[in-house]
Amino acid sequence: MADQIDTSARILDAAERLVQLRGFNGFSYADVAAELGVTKASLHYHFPSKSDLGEALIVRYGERFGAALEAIDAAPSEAQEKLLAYADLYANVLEDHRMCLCGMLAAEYKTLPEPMQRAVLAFFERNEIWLAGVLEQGESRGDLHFTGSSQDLARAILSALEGALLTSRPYDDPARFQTTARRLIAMVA
Amino acid sequence: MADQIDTSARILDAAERLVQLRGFNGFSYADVAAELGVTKASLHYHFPSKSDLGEALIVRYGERFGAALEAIDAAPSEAQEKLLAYADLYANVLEDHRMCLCGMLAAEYKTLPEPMQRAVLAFFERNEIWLAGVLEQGESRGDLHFTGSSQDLARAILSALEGALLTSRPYDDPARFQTTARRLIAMVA
DNA sequence: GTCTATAACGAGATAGAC
DNA sequence: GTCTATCTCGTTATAGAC
Repeated sequence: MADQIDTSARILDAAERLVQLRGFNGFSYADVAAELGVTKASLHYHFPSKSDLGEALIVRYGERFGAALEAIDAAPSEAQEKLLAYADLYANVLEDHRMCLCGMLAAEYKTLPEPMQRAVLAFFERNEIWLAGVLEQGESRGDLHFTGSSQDLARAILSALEGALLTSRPYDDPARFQTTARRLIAMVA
Repeated sequence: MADQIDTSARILDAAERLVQLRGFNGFSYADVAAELGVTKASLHYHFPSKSDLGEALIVRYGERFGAALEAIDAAPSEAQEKLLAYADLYANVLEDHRMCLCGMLAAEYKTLPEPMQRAVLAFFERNEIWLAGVLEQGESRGDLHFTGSSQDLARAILSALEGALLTSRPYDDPARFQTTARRLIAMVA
């Protein structure tokens, strides 16, 4: 049983990396199998269809992202600091030339099986809600000042960070994303 | 010869739409052929390899985008107006659920043949240069005030708009992009 | 310039032995 | 759980007739 969990996790690790690098339509079971030194049939035992694998990837990614958001909330800091910590989550993603998993899947959205589409939207909505909360907290405490709804601004921040990942990724320069991200956060705060 | 041009253009039209909708790895010659009512072999006559077709798509898209930028420049307006007009170019893209061609290809970047990678980067760099020019013009005329380099801010704007396309696209609501885009431009101006 | 036919390969997926 | 073997289909691409 420990083996099964371990193997499933290793499959997810390899598949996650491949999707973030090449997209859901840009990798195959053969790629993952070769990377792990097992056969494709073995992968199908753990994840019968590619759609199953895709769903599992998004769920796990969302859980990890959610945990990171809770960790940011745990430390009592000002809204600006939280936003910068949030941007750092994105910067970490980029480090080995990856795209955000759900940003990548958003590009491929129209080609995804329905369950994956729903999971991608859920991921973004969760992030928007968290961001809106940070913004409202910042405003009520006087750390932050903005016009319009916190939801709209949350969407703008999320979009901007995903876009910064998208356009920075071709370059080998991690500072490129950082510069853009900090400039965007600075616009808010 | 008129036929050839016409057929090539029709192929490009169909392929462009498919790439913007489903990605370069998400469409096939068979899709285009079915849409135009011709055979796959006929497509290979006009564009021997898929890479050739991809390059042609980016070049044509870049030319059209460049012409749109020139059109914006032609009318003597303030920097803010030009930025809004620029954002509208993106909004138009989204209208039939398309992604920006080069934004889509940026997601798939790692899987693209080298000539296409170079063409994608050239597209973004051209846009950055144009945006930086608008920002500098705005600053020198006193329409606009910003800190840091015009290049960095240009990149932030481009990234933010691409990201807004990416995250708005799953929704059927064109206003969603507009709200986000105007919020982002408002941050600058 | 478009067609038919086909090659050559890789994809997702399944059956059944171990 | 993992393997070998295989199926079926879709993919890019080419040869050669019309």
